[in-house]
Amino acid sequence: MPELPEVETMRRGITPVIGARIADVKRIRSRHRPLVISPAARSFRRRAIGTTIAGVDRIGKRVVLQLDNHEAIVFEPRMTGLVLLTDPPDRDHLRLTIDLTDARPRQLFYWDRRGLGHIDLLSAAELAQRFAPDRIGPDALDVTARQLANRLASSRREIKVALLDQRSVAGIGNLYASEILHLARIHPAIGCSALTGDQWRALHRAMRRVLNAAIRHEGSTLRDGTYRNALNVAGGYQNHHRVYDRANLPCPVCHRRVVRIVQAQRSTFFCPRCQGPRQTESASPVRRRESGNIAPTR
DNA sequence: CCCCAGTCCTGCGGGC
DNA sequence: TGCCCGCAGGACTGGG
Repeated sequence: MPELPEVETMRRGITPVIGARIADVKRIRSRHRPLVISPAARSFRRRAIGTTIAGVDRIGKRVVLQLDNHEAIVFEPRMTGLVLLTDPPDRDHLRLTIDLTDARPRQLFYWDRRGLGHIDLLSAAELAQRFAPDRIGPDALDVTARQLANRLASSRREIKVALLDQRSVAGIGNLYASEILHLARIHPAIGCSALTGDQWRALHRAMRRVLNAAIRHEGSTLRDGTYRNALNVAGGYQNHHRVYDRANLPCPVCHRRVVRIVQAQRSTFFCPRCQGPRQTESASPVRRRESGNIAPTR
């Protein structure tokens, strides 16, 4: 389930393709349903072949190859997609290859076990429209505490559910939402409008700390072993998870059992002592002063 | 606007 | 041991 740290690790891992020219694009046939790409294969190839990769960006949970003709190839890995420079985990789920010339890596691979991912070739205008501000929020590593509070504080949704909405803030998925809320000591089911200024600040700080630490460890490779970096090496942040997938195991802070609940049909893990009870408990043990309270505008 | 359920898909693990 | 079923969830869609 690549989220921001995993996708950022992919992005960094494939930067050697910058300057390479695309010699061919091949969609791989297998016993599985063909991967969704747009436009259709023929026109995708016509537009991509011969272009040079000018940059590698990330938009939320997508990797973007910027081409020198001002078009872009967008990889959206969803649950099990990987963008790699080396041979993928297996041949059976290899979905697309991009042959390169004029650079050291000879090929770029897209591998996807479940095949839920998408690959799109977009013009600059299409890219701008696809990622317009009303369709995707600020990146979780760029958003400020004040922006976060302004965007969400008027909502009555539960904070965990709001964090998963890519229009609120981009890049957080189910795993890191639980991790961030635990570090911030905020109950996942608390309504956004009930969060205090201190809690918004704690949330923002925890978001940066968790995501940056996960990037340093090159993401989380869960028990199914799916996630790998661009060189097919597993990440290490799973060894630092505080609550995710740790139901009934001790909270690393207070040793009380971690609890699993379901919100919006997804698992949430939290510590009922560190993150509860709802509505009470200040985010910080130190009594706060008035200064610098984040007041949502309007 | 907000929220929920359904959809896509494959591999795995629990239960019988 | 083998088989079936449910679960995992990112992004989107349609309905209330």
